[in-house]
Amino acid sequence: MSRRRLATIGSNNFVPTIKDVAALAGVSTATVSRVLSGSGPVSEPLADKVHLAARQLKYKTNRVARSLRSRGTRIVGVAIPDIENTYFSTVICGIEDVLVPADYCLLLAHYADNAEREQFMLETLHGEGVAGLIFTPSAARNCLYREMAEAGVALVALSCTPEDIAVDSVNMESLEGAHQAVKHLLRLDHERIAILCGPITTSTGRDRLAGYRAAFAECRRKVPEDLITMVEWKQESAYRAVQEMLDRSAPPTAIFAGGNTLTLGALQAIHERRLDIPRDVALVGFDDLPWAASLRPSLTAVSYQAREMGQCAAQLLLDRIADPDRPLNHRDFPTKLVVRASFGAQWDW
Amino acid sequence: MSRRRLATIGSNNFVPTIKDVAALAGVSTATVSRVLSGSGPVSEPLADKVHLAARQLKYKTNRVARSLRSRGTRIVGVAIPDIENTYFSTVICGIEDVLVPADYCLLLAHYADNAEREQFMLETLHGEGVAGLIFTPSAARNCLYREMAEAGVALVALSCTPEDIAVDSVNMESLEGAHQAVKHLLRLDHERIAILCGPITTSTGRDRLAGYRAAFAECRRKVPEDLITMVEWKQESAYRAVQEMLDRSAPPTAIFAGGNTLTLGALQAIHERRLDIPRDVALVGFDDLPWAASLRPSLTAVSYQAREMGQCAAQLLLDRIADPDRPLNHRDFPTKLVVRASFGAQWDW
DNA sequence: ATGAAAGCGCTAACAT
DNA sequence: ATGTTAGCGCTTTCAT
Repeated sequence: MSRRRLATIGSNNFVPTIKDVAALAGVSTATVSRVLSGSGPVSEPLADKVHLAARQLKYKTNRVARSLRSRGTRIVGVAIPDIENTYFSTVICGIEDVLVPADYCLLLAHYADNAEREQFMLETLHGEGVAGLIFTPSAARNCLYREMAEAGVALVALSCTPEDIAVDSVNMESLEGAHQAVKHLLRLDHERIAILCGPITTSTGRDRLAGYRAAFAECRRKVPEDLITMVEWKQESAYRAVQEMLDRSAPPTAIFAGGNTLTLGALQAIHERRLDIPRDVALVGFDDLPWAASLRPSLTAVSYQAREMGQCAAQLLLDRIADPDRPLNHRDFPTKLVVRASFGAQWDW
Repeated sequence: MSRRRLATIGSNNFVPTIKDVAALAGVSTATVSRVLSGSGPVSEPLADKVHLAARQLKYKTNRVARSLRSRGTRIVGVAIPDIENTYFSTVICGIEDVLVPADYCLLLAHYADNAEREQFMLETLHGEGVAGLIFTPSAARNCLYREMAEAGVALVALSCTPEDIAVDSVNMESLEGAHQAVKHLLRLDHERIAILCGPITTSTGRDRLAGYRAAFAECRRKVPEDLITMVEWKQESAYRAVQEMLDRSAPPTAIFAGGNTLTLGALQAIHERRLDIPRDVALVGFDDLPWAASLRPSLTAVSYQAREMGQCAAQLLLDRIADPDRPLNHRDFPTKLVVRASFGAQWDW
């Protein structure tokens, strides 16, 4: 475990500390620290000596020791339910766009849709002393995050609105996106428009369902409650749910899938039965992914800027770390319907 | 930054240390440490007292302090070129399958195909004192990783074979997979089979190209050098390369795309020209992804077990951390051709 | 502007 | 089996 351990025969076994640099430069450790972290006034000649010595020894800061002493790391945690979901991996790219230049690094708490694991990993992150946390919780109420906030960890909620905690947040206009998608399905005179939506314990699940209802309300049509199906955010769950839908005596003529994993499950079920999209059933997805345009027919979907959302979340987090008492910020990113062939008709908007 | 800082008005400002637990339990801090980390013999009654006190105070280990003192973190770094590539996010799932139960956490070094950033992030990881690192480097020769090995960091190379360093490694049988795919295209009597492959500075790029050549050799056919196109591992690069291929007077009758980002680019170019797969051009991909079966026509692809590879890499890493002097291990995971409609024919294998 | 010295919270060596 | 004590490498007072 030791960083001083011999890795291979003949390897260089010496890892310099700030003390070595101080000795070589002929100054105190305090001066070295001040120079290297820019945390205090040092005369130029001394600073030069220190830089030279550090370079000669190939000195690199031990961030663990620094964190312990200064009571704060330069690590940011990211807690997400599903790293294989492109939405989250794109968000991570955005987060890094901001974090890396700021010399922060990213500790992953991927809890795989498992609340128990979420708790476990959060405690680990907390133990590692993360300076901040960007998170999409498994449920709206969550004392875990509350505890972290109380312990002084900066928090930014991502694509959710936690109920029991006041934090900065970054979201997308799920309701509006779903509303628009379903409204246009209604305008195309689809008889039975089903929604496949995520758990209403998540705000994206709730909001997209609300958008679905809003579209019916706007068109003065009754919401077909029997065509609302709630599933976990998993391809497998969606697959089974759509199988069930298609087995009905009056199957839906269109399906609105409220998330990319759900879209995949729907496609799987529809293709397995060799149904034609959009003739037998139209399909609209949430999340416009790289392969959406490559499906035949190409997939109509609600798109949004995941990467920008990640960047925004990271910036809000850094701002919050810098000033814990600044007023709360909430950012909403627009969604936009991208109409393609799976819709059942081309339309001019 | 302080973990003791007041987060919100009325919040609980007290973070218990091992000292507080020791005082409450009426034992020494050493005993508490022994109980909580299971690192020494403690009598049952004392252990119970410690557990009780820890629970009462909601004590959580300060992993930073532990790391400093024990000269080793429980953090593992993962250095990868592209987190949006499903291959890598699935690998991460596998890594976590093993790491999380072992109470390690995962620090991400996603360098976005950028060698400069790779170096920067590696130095950061090193500074954070990662106990080990699972990595897919941007190039085969790489002194960065050599330095880390020499500093005593356990390393496992993932889907690559670094030239200048002796480390455990986990790979897939890229050559065999490519060989099989191209061989069967040849058997289908395709006239002009192109390969779209990644940079030969990466071993996956090299191996898949070698498999392509091997297939031609086996069928005693001359390798069409003009149909070999090397691109970065990016959809955009692949897209442009395939556009160029299709513009030729004698465009390929089949394309073997050596990676999922390349497959996406190929699909994009082919669909944009409204060409029919497989009538106008057949397509075979590397990486069998969730949406491969949902494409029309469904995509033939070389599949492999990315998640299992991640698990294996993590296990090798933990083993290496536990015993730095154990003999080197290399694991190769099999690949398998999954034949679907994009192939141009159904075939009995 | 610089140095001396204390100490972050924990574990490991040593003593009992 | 348990306690005492030193100290990981750094930053941060507090002197000067």
